[in-house]
Amino acid sequence: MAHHDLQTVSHECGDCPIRHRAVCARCEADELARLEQIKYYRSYQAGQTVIWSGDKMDFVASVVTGIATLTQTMEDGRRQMVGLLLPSDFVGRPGRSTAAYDVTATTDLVMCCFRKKPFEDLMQTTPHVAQRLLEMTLDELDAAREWMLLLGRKTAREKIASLLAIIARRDAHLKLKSAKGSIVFDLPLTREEMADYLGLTLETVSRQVSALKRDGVIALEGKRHIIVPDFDRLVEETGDDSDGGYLI
Amino acid sequence: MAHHDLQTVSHECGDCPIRHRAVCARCEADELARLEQIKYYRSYQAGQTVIWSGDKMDFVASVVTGIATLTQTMEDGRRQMVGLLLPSDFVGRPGRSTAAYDVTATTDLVMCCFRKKPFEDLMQTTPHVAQRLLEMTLDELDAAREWMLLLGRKTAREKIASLLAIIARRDAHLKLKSAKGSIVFDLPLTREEMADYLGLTLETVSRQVSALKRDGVIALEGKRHIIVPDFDRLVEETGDDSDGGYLI
DNA sequence: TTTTTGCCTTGATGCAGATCAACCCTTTTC
DNA sequence: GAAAAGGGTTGATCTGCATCAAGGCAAAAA
Repeated sequence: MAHHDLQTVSHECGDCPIRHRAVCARCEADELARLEQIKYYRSYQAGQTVIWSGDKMDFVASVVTGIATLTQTMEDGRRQMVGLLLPSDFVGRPGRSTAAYDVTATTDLVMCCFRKKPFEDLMQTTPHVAQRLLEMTLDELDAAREWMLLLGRKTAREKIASLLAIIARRDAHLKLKSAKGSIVFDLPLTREEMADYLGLTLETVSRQVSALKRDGVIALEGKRHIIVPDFDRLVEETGDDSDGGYLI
Repeated sequence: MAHHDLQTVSHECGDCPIRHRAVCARCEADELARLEQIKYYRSYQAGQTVIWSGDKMDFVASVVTGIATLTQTMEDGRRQMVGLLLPSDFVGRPGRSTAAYDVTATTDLVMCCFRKKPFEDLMQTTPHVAQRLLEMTLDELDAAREWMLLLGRKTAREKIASLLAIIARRDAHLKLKSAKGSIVFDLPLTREEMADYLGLTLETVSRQVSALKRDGVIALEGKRHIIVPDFDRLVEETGDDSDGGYLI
C-alpha cells in the first residue's frame, strides 16, 4: 500500500539526510554499495499505520524523514506508546519475523527499507552495520529507562514538561542550534498521542499544558506551536537534575 | 571492597553456569580463551552497592549468580527501578566511562568482570561477542518496553500479578520446569523493592499482595515464599493477553 | 453556506493509590 | 534477655488524576 505520491526520492546514499546518523553511519564505500543494492523507499501519509503488532514483517528500515510511533495496546484498549521514531531511528529487529508493536506514521513519513533476509546476511559480514546497530540499540535502551522513571514516578506536570523539553532539545539539535534561552517549535503529536506517550488521559494533558501556559513556562500560538521563553525554567519543571546529560 | 567470602569460584569458562546464555554464549574456543585472560570475579553481599550512578566504571560484567537491580533516583528521593539483572545478564556499556544507574546486589551476587578497555578491543575483533551483546540488548529493550506499558497503564493489582508472573516464569525456567499449573518460588525482592520496580508505594504493594492472597490467586508461607496454585489464573490478573509470548 | 469531523478545552465528580500513622513479628545487637 | 532494627501489615484520610460531560473552534465536506 506504499505510495509514490510524495516527492520522488531518487536518493543516492551519498546525499541522504541521515547518512551520518542511521544504521549505515559507519559504513565504508563498499559496504554502502551493498546496502544500496537491497534498499528501497516507502512513504506513508500522516495517520497511516505502517504495520500492526503481530503482523509478519519482512523488512527492517530507517526513518528518513517524518515521525513514527511504536505503540502497545492491551485487550481492553488501554494504549501505551513505547517509542518515538525520529529521522535516522531504526525500525524492526533482525532475527524476528513479526512486528512486536504497532508502528504508525504521525506525520508524513519516508522510510529506507531493507528486506530482512539480505540485511541479516549483510550484518554477518559487514561489522560496521552491526556495530552501529548495537550503539543505537543501547541508546534506545537508555531512553526507554529514562521513560520508565517518567512513567513510574513523575507527576502529570513533570511529564508534560519532560516531553516538551525532549522535543525542544531534538528540534534545536536538528536546527543545529543550542537548546538555550528562547526556543520555538511545533508539537508533532496530538494531545491524545501525548497522553499515550505519558501514561495520562488527553484531558489531563490539556489541563497541564494550559497550566504551564498560565504559569508562563510556555506560550502557545494555536494549539501546536510552542514558545519556550526560558529553557532552563522548563527544565526545572521536569523534575530532572538540572544538567541531565542527554542530547538526543 | 570485593570479598572472597563466598564459595571460591575457581571457574573455567567451560563449566560456567551461564556459559550458554551470557555475552560469551556464541564464542568459539579461541575467543573464549581471550575472554578468560581478561576476566576476573567479584562477589557482593546482599544489600551492597556495586556502583553508584555517575561513578567511574572501568569494567563491564555478567551476573553469574544472584540478583542485582538498576535504579534511578530523582533529586528529591523518588526512586524507580529500571532493570532487574538475573544470572547471565550484562552490566555496563562498552564505550561509556561512567555508570548511568545505581547497581545494587539484592541477593549475594557473583559477577564475572572484564576490564572495559580490553573488552572493547575484543569486541572489535571477535564478532560473536558483539553479536550476542546486540541480541541481549534487543531483548532488554523489549523488556523495558513491556515495562513501560506496565508503568503507564496497568492497575496496582495488575502490576503485582505481572511481577509475580515474571518471577515465576523465570524461576520455572531456571529449574527447567514448565510454567504451568502449580508453581512455588521465593520472592527475591522486599516490598519496598517491589514498589520501586512497579512505580507504587510499599503500602500499596503490601495491600495488593494481601488482596491476591485473599482472592486465592496466590498463597503465602511467610512473607517471601509464594505458592501459585494456578498459573493461568495469575496470568489472567496481569491484564496481558493470555498467551503473551515472553519466555524470559 | 451549512454541516460534519477532528482536535482541543474546561467543568463537575469519583476513585485508586498516596500519605500518615500505628502496630506486629523476627532477627540482630549488646 | 532487653532493646533496637528491619521488614511487613493494616487502618484512616487525602489528593492527583481519571472519568463523565458539555461545548468551542477551525478545517473539510456537503
